[in-house]
Amino acid sequence: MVDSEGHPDGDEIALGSVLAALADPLRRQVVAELARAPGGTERTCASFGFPVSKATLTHHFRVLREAGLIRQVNRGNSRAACLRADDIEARLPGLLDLVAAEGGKK
Amino acid sequence: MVDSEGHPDGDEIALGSVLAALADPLRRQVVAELARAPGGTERTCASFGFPVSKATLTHHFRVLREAGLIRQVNRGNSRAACLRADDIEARLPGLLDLVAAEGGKK
DNA sequence: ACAAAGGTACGATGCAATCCGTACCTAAGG
DNA sequence: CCTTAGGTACGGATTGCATCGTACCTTTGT
Repeated sequence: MVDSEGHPDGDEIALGSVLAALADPLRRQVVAELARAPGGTERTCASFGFPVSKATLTHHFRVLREAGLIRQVNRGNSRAACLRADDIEARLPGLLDLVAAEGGKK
Repeated sequence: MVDSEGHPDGDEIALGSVLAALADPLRRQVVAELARAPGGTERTCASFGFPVSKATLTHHFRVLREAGLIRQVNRGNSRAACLRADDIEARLPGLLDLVAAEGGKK
């Protein structure tokens, strides 16, 4: 079941949808940055500074939301995205670490 | 670097390619069955019994091979595929467990 | 009231992935 | 030698995905 805003339940997060969502480099970077940030960090779509149009951004964040990777909540003016770290870790343990590690060798 | 048969080195296995390869349900099932089998198990392409043509099978196994997930060796008459479990586990620890667990609740 | 910022919805486009049929190759076995 | 089994290579059809422009909505701030 999904709520009215398109978020699947934690126990409905499907491996196939998650892998498909993470196959795109832009979406993977969103998850990677959120995973490396302190827990519960909220980011606005535009704050990532990707060189794509607003319409494309909406599309990518929808895919991430419907896969269960992020949660989007209304914050008045804009819409904040935060990683569903607990849900993902409970269902696909270790996956976030792999994504967070990529490109994070500073 | 890849060898003459299209196998990437263990340290060149890219997360993006692996996730893209595993995004397809058929390819994910190949990896899942190999991961659940005893270590070093060799399977022929046709032995999986997928309802697709031979040409399509070749395509999917090529994607898996070029992503570094399987190794294909000539076994005289046919061609055996085996999981590169050690290489994958070294580079993407935990990933194989996630794939193996899916659909494997017996 | 108005404008600006952040997102969404819709339709269109271009490219990549999937899938197939066919032809071909190689090795094993009669 | 001939047949069969397992794969590959090539070309084509179809579908899906990423991307965009445009129009529109809502909230904040002036």
